[in-house]
Amino acid sequence: MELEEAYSLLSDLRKTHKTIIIVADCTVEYKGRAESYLPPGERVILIKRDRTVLVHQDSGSMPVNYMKENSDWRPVLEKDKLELRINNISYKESMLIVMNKVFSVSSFSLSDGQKIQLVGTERDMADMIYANPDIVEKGLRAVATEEQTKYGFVDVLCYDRQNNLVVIECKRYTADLKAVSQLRRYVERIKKSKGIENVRGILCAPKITSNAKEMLFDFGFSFKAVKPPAYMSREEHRQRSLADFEHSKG
Amino acid sequence: MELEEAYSLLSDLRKTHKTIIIVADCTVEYKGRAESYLPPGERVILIKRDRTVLVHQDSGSMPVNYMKENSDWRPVLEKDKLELRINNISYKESMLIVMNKVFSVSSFSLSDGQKIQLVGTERDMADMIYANPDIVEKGLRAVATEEQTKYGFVDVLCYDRQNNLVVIECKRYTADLKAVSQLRRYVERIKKSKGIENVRGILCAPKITSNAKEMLFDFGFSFKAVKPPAYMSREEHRQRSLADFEHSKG
DNA sequence: GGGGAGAGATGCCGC
DNA sequence: GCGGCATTTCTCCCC
Repeated sequence: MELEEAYSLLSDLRKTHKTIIIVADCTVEYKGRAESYLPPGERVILIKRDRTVLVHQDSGSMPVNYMKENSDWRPVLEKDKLELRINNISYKESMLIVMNKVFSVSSFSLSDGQKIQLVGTERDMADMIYANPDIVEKGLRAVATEEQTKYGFVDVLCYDRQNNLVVIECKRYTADLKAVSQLRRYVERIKKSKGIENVRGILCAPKITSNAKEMLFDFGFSFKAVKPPAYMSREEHRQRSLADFEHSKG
Repeated sequence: MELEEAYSLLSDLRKTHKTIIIVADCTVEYKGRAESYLPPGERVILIKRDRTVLVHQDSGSMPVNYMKENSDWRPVLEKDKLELRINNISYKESMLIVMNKVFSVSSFSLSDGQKIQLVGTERDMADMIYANPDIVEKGLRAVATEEQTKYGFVDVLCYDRQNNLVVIECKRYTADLKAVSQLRRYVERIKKSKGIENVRGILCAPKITSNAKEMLFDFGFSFKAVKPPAYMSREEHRQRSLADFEHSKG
């Protein structure tokens, strides 16, 4: 594809809200929170309706370079080069894509107002434990989820049978040192703010690393193996989706 | 575009290493580490050479759904639907894309062996402080960077003029509660492993949140405002890139 | 492969 | 806007 043709196409697309897909041999320079340079190679460039710009190599999940939403971009035709100059004033970032060959430019007016429905998150775990704290320890009484404190929010707050406060921190993945530190921060904060000493900490996760376990026990906390809640069936997904649709009509 | 045509194209592409771009109206279901459902909408689907699959909506930096590298995929033609069934045995994940309209299928043999060169990371900050610890405190002597401990690795380890050990934790962004907890973990670990009490902690970052500062001072640690090192100029980038090229020839 | 931590993290929610 | 934090985090590095 001729660079002039690509330039003309992109110029026309600049002020639209179309999603643009470019395939090109290019270099990429970035300057902003850090600075980077990507030597020549063939990549896919995606410009979205919200003016997010992504550069994808032919492997890996992550874009190799990107500019966040509301980035200003314009094509510039140089000798034997077609440049995309991209700027984001609010993020104080800029990107320069220099294309020496353009394989394809295509554009689409995409219509999509949907949001993903995700189940099996840490929040779902906390809700499950709040509804049924016995799975953590017999006789627990749950009093709050997502309790806000200045030092972060506690997943589940309970009282045990001796009326000690119990702070529960949930992790949907293997609990690590960070999780133990987090639990400790909440426990200390609550001790201080409420002026009480008997505050227990329980870490709930499917697994825990050996070092984290050691540190946890050093602080007198405990671990309870809990898996994230069972996933919805496909049928339940569909019903939930339908319910959302019905709701949005109202 | 007819579903049959898209099916035929994708069937032919299945065993190639081409990068495939599909634009379609579709739903997406995912099941693996969690479970999700995405109601119908028009999206861009990217299948890479390494069999990574990405689904992008028309806004935002992140794919709304994805499957990691080496995923097996195949097109299946149903009545009025074209499905992409994707499976990854090693990650125990699966994804189902159901397309009811396909706007475009295109494919490219991309050639790209380049890696991005990035400057201005936290590691660069630690190296800068190691080379010149005076910017943190007069008279510091740096003895190690990236010192490994069982509870994590310390960015920079120093001695001050009174020969106290000083643990320095660097953050390239605004330091938060997590950063303070991390520093605390290292200081306590070193106190314990070396059996000494006088271990200081200094947090180096461009800024710090007020809560983090409060917690930091509670623990007797201190804060020093340090910016990440100056970025390379564009000319330096070019020279570095050239040097890499010369090197790769050898 | 497990463990630990950074990332140009991004995205979400709450104040 | 900042702040705190989860993420189908991803990615890298070290042991």
